[in-house]
Amino acid sequence: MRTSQFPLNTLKEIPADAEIVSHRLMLRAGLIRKLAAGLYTWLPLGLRVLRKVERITCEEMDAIGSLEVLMPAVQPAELWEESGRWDQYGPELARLKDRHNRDFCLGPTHEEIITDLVRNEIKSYKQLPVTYYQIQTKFRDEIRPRFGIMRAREFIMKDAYSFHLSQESLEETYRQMYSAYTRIFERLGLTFRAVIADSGAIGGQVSHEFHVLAESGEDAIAFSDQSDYAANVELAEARGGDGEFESPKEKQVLVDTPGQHSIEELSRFLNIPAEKCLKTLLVKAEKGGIITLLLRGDHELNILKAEKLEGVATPLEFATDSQIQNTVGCQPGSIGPLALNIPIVADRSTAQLSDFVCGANQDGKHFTGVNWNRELPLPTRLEDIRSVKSGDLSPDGKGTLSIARGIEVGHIFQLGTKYSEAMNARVLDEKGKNQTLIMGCYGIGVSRVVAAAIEQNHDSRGIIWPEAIAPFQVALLPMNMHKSQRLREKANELYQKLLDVGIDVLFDDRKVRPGIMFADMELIGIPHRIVLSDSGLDNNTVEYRSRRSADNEILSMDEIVAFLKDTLNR
RNA sequence: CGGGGUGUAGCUCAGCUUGGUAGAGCACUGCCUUCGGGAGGCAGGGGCCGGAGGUUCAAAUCCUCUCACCCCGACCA
Repeated sequence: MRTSQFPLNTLKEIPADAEIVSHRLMLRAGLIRKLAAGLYTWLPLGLRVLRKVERITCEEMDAIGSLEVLMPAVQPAELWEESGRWDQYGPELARLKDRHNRDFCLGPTHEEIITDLVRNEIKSYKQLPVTYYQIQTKFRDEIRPRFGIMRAREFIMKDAYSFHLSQESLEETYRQMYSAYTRIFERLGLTFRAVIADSGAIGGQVSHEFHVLAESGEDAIAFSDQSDYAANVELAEARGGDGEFESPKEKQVLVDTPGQHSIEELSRFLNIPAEKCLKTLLVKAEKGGIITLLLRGDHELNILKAEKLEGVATPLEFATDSQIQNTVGCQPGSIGPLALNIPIVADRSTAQLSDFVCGANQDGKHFTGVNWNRELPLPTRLEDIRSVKSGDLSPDGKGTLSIARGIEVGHIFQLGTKYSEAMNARVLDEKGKNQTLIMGCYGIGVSRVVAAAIEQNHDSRGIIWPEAIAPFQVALLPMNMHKSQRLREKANELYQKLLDVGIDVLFDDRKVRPGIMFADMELIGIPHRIVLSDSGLDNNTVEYRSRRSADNEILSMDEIVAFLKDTLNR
């Protein structure tokens, strides 16, 4: 491709509303342009990258026998009513009516559609197992789209669905998918981690997320330093019972703590470490009323875990100030479990506390020197309700946990029969009996992968594409070609040679100064650069530089094509 | 959804307090000089100042409403 026929649309200035580096670079490099909140147009340069990600994804899907289909983005409400999700799915599901006033939605995912297809098309166990996939546009009306393509409302997803007669068959396909995903992210050249995950609103039991590791990631993932345990912090089990129980030494004392509300403030005010404080949270119960949750002061409530507790309202909601005033008789900030006539669920790790601090249920007052089985009984409901933190023991007992940030780019689920049951998707087995299909589903955020790749691969000058997804492999930059007939001839000749051997080359034939060429090619992240100049021609040499290097290599004009072929195949 | 903020040229912004009919830099077009790290000069093109209503002789500027976009927020107990 020649830049004279392929406008680069690079920006020198940073668009004001771009927060994270991938969003800024995607705009500056001219990969995308915003149309409206969470809606983006892919420019030719960005689309080349997107297509490469898609191609690798398709190849690996095809390799495990998954069959490509293409389903509509607009979906009839009836199917969503059948699965029950028309009512369950909140405002994130964009709903619309056609001219006949019939209800439709823009598909945020395609379980209903594929289940409908399969129940109509697959009738016999002989046709199983089967896996379908598509690469297609999804729409989720996010509360707050942000970070450009990373959390867009309209985005591109590879979604696959598998159907089985037995759990063993599902597990077999799940393992194949897991390997295929691993190969995809390896081929994309990304540093990633597969982690145990929550299956969330989609349903099912077993699930893994694939995270590209990057500081800006929205998810926290926990992994052991001594085993292959890795899990989303949302889900990672926090071990109870770590640490020693010390026998009580102090007496219970009521202390004034005026204006001290948070654990942090309290800890500083009393000069007592947060680990010695008890955090008392009041949340709304399922059937009205309130439930008390107790945590160690330095621990954080894990909302997903709390929502799974019996009796706790889902989604989790904190009690209102007036509810607290009416039940406890004080304002938030001074609540404690003593003489509290509300059901209590305590985090397992609180059992080890001794001589701890907690609210006194009077505004501006706390107790110190509180102990279980002395001032109050140890709660009978001890559960895992906190998030793990760095330094915790790994749940598998091997090593300690570290926390890293990740961008979720893939998610695989063993779905079970949630949709097939609700939508009556059955086949006849060997014995001629109806069997409900068992399903798996598997997604990759194709457009998000592009942003994640940039988050992980950039420097102050711009993007540094991994080889496999660079929009062009090689940039061919002639210096001041307009002034030199022989340079022009030589550059065109080399360009043609590179094309002939199948190298994806971007030939910068614009009449611009060298500095602009360098800056543009670095911004758009072309991994390899060849510079041609008159002085080089005098010596029959060209300059080569890798995007990851700061130094040039001088190579003979005669060997450059072979050198590039060799470099690119490595 | 709650709170905060911003809407002026393709982009980044100034002008608004104190009303007088619009500017800079970048980008774009032409010419000249320059030519290995985002050059300089000259000359240009491009804006119903988000929209509607109001106040006024006069509104980008003041007032009201509205729309869009951005940021923060479900760990205070």
